[in-house]
Amino acid sequence: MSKSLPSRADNYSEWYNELVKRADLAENSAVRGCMIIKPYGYSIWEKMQRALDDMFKETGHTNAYFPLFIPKSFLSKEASHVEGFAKECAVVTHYRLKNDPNGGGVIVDPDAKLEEELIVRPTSETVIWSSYKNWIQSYRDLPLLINQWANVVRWEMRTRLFLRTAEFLWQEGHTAHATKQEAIEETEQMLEVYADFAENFMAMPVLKGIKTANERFAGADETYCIEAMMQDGKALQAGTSHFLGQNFAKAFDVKFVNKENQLDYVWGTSWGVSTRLMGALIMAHSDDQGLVLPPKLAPIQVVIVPIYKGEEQLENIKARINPLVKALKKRGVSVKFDFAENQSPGFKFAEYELKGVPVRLAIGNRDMENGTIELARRDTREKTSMPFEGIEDVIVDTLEDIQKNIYQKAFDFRAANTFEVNSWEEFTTKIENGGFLSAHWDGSSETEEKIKELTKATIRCIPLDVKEEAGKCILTGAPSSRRVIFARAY
RNA sequence: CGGGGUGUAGCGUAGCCCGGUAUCGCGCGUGGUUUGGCACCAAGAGGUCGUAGGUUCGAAUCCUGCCACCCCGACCA
Repeated sequence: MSKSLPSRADNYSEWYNELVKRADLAENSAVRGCMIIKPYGYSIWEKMQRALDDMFKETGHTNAYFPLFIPKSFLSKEASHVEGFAKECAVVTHYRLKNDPNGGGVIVDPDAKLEEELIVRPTSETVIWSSYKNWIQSYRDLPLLINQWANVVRWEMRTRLFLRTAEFLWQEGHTAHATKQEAIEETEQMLEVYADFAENFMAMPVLKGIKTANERFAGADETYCIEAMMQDGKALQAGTSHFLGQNFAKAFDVKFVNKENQLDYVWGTSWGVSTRLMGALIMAHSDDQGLVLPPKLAPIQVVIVPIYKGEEQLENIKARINPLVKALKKRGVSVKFDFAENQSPGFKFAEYELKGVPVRLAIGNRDMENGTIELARRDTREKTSMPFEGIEDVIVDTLEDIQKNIYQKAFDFRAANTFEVNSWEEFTTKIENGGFLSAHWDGSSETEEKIKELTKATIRCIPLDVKEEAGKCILTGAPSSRRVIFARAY
């Protein structure tokens, strides 16, 4: 194994793949398209889960769990839904194996064919709405605010660790409401939750917006999304929140009696974020030395590396460091004091940089004599020698500063790579370098398709805060009343 | 699913064209010396050369089928 990572400039996607493996986040498995999330990667995911779960609970949601398998007939009840997912479903057809009479190990028992095939869920709207039918009778049963943490399977042709895998982990919220207005408010609220999480925990600025009809979730009336910009200028959809209208209520016959004693269909929403956020996190901040993790999501926030000759020096260092470790833990800082003897300090420095540990402290004999300690921050890679006295406060402040700094860096990067373009020529030239292009569009799906064909750029969203502005479509010249955001996307 | 490519130790590879059971590096185990940016030395262990068949006295090497993976398209949270 060569010691350094491929650089982002040389080959961005190779850099990403290598980084995921070297930092021990995930690896490919024996099953095509499915990844193994390794302990270090999973512990980051757990931190994401915890923060998100708290936010869901705060907004009134509770967790539940629905089955992995969906009867085939369920999936076809909502026409556009099945159309959207049919091409990528794993199907269970049998329930038993038997020994091969020809001695070839085990084979599928042809006598154990299921009467109705089961689909491994690509998303759970259908099973969930079939339950909601039984749970909802009156407006008093509403709103129903449920989330589930689960795995789903979408049989993708080409997969990439975290960004697109055949099986992935996610949460999916599914809510039912008495009024359209309330359902829309829920959809928007959850988009805000996602944006809040992305910006304040992941330190990743996101653009909030609405998808065009082409990019809309199969079965939704409106899809809201948050879009982030990766360091190669490509867009990544980081989360979606769907207003489902009454589509699933009608498909599964979910009616309720309202206050006026009239029967009506309920209004639905669904929203989700997945392990793809791991990919976003990696690509948003990391550099050629390895991961750069925001302190709020870093499994290890501070690592302390002793530099010593002989047992005695190590003991002296331990005596000084142990109280600091204790004090930091007390303040909620996760800290690792790595005094393993079988690795050199230099090795540890490189290793913890690769793993994105935000703050590294090094202490050796020199520091012991001078009453100092060296503090290195991962985001800027600056090293400073500091007085040991009072280092605890400095560490806490530095963690906060790193969180802010990497957000700002990502924000500035996005700003520097977002352009208003007003001509087709400008559009086609600029798109080659990536970034977000804010341009006029005539509103038709055909034009959107055409632009995608010609440039590989898609409309990422119509920003929520878009301002009305008369203009001409970048491709057709037809009148347009506002700009939309184009980009090449993951 | 179309077009191109690759499968040799845990990982990365040489050897293949011109058949004679395998090279080097990393990693791993042991002993010693080290430790302020991925340490060094010594002697080690580890391989049905993707898989099934064929040609041959003899196959990692030549031929055929199959499988897997990678890259480029179509599809996508």
